[in-house]
Amino acid sequence: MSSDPRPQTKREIRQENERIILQAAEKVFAEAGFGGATMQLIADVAGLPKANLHYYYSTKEALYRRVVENIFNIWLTAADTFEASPGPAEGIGKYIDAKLEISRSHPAGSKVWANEVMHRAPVIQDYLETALAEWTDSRIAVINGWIDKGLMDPVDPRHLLYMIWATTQHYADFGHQIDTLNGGAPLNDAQWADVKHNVKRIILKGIGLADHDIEALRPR
Amino acid sequence: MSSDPRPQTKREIRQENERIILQAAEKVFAEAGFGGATMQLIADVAGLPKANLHYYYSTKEALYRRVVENIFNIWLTAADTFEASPGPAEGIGKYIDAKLEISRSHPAGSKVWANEVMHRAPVIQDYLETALAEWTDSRIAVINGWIDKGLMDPVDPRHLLYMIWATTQHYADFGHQIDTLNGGAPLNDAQWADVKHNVKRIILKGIGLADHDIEALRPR
DNA sequence: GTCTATACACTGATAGAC
DNA sequence: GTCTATCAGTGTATAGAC
Repeated sequence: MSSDPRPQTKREIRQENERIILQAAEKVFAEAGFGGATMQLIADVAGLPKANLHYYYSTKEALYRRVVENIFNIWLTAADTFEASPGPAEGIGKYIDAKLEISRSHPAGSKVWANEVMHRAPVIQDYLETALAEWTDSRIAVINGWIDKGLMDPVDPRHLLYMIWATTQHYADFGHQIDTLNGGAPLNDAQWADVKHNVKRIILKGIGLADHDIEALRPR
Repeated sequence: MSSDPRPQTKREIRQENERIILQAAEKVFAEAGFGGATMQLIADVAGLPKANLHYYYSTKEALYRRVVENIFNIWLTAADTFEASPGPAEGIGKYIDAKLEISRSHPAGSKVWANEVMHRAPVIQDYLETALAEWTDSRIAVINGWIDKGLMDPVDPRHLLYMIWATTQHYADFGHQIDTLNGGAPLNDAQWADVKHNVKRIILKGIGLADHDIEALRPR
């Protein structure tokens, strides 16, 4: 066993470099789009020679695919909070909170996803048709169950989900517009709390939950 | 005086060609982004030689700027339906309808705008700071007026507007994802009617309007 | 006003020394 | 595993004949 602070086997070097490159690529792809991003710029951000990128990821498209896959997994795992809740107030409320947290912590990832979908998902179309479609159907079933129990209004679960996705991701994808309308400054902690409160308030009340159900979710 | 069915003065030729190029550019920029779009592809879609594009628009960026400006004006004029309404049920309800109509009729424009904002608005930052900011402030004042009159719940008008923008534009910007989750087919007339009904229902009820206020908006 | 041919710059990708 | 030098391909933009 080595006590060297930088043991750096070849395997560790590879993992570390792949992580650095992936992080730089997410940022650059988010800001410039696929076509606008250059391997040179990603290399500069990563602090590595351009040739090294090609050593770890054969092509620009392969690197991009890894970035999108990485983001997709963040969405999916984070969305698990949606389930295992007794009713819509907690289930949907926590889901909205989680999605807004991701928009704040991973704005670049959200933007890369939006870019990919807006360009007709040339790289991850298979994900849309399989993983996302299955996830969506299962959540629609949960919501329909809540509706059948009379826990919420009989809205179309699909459009409810779209509204949640759209609204929560808007704070990441259109973050620049929001910041500009905020006087040029990013939202602070209090403002993010306002976002969560207002979004949950409107949506939860909009699907028929009583005020006291919503108020019970307020952090204290 | 000429009775030629194609009189085509130089001025008319210019107007017609600029219109054709602008329309082709909007489509290509929406599908490929700024970096991914090529002047060659825009020329092919427009049915003109590539050099002619440079004759009418000096640079690729100048052409792109015209496309974004064009879209921005569609947003603004269409948003006028928001005002001149006695209360939130009609004012916000009609605004949601109008925004959704635009998402269906001008999806390419919405995507170009989204792309531009996601990349930090390199071309139309001045629009965000002036025209959009002023428009937003004036609408916030209207909503606050409704709140003061007790016509709706005291939600934050800014986040209400963001929710409306996000949700309505989602059906254009993420149209490919929605179509995929719809079995690969675009939404039909009945499904678009469902969208309008569900979005208005959740948001209007979410800001405290009574069921009969919302029901009164339903087309008959 | 139209269009072919081309200049010039840049990008993705690779070869090969270290 | 690292990195300099370089190739091949493509993109924007322009020159100049028609």
